[in-house]
Amino acid sequence: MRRSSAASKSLILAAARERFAADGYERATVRAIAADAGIDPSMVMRYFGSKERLFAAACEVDLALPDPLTVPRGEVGSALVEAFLSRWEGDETLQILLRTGCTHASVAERMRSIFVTQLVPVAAAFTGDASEAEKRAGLASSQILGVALCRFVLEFPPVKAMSRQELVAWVGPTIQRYLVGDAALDARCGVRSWEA
Amino acid sequence: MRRSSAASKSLILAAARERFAADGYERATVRAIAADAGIDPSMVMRYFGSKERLFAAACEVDLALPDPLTVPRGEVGSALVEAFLSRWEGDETLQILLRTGCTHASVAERMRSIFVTQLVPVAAAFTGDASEAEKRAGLASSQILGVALCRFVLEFPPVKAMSRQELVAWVGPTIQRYLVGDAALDARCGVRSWEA
DNA sequence: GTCTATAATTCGATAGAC
DNA sequence: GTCTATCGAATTATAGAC
Repeated sequence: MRRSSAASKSLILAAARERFAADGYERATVRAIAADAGIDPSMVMRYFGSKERLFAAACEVDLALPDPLTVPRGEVGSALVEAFLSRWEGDETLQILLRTGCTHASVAERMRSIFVTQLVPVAAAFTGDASEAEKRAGLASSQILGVALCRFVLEFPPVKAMSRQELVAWVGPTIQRYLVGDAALDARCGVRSWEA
Repeated sequence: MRRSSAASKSLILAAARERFAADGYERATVRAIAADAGIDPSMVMRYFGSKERLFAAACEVDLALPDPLTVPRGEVGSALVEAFLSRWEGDETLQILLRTGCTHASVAERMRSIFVTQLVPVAAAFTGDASEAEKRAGLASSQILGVALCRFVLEFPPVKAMSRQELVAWVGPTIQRYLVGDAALDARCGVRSWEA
């Protein structure tokens, strides 16, 4: 069959994203990717140079979260959870990063930079202390990535089965507390204060 | 060098755990594991039969969490977080499971069964509804695994740097709310109720 | 642009000497 | 129990015909 260069590249990229997301870096062979795309394996090398560069192209991402500061202060947590879930279901990029980041240091480094640059500014809007903002962003990341892990990667049945609305209702307050919560509120609810 | 059979097996197993934990299944080659153990690669096959069975032996685990029902009801969350962190730092088994579970369905299935059988009973102690217990256990799993992911696997700087005490203080209340929280308490704190 | 053929590695696994 | 030698399969990557 005869295709345009751009069309082939696009087909390969789509197949690569699926394979990398499902199998990780090693088991997603260029042969399998090429077969999925209905294209000869040598074309993959021709267009992308190497498997490594194909991978880099397959997981380019711009999180592009909506600015949480534009939503009412009390709903920052819910808004963030909602935005992340949408982003996650939009394409396979984040799934690739999470799956391969667990075994490849360079991908883990990329995850770090993405989440730090995206979430730290949000947390920084609610505190003057830069180090505390990093902590809060880290905690929020842990819960958000944990949900993604259990829902989309490990597929824990109850987490996978929950509706998005239900998930936001449960997890939103957690993120809210991590990002903008204060010790006084916790104390009023009988929650152990986290400050010495 | 001349060793006993048991000593060699033990050396291989220790090296395998390290490699699997650091590199995942594919990149942890039996050659590399054997080299780490200072043993010939063929001995690995002799003792374990195949790489797959070596892996199975390397990630056998018994979570053996302390029964959270023996602690005061208000500290169930903190106790669980504390226990998980200790367990995680104890050996590399859970790290192997999490790292490889992201790309190997059979390992993911094992993660599911471990966390379901360990956490669902805890959640079930606080509700009569079996389906709700599964949900709560799933939510708790998401936060606990998310912390493990960010602290030990992806190594997000702020999460990695936090003291265990600080981490328990932040995350404990989250687990507490997931496992034994009620909507009324949330409402009193100005948190959006999660029930329709 | 597409494909065949193949080079160059690397891996898991086996056979057999000592 | 240990090691050398090697097989057979799979992988990335390249060269070159059409």
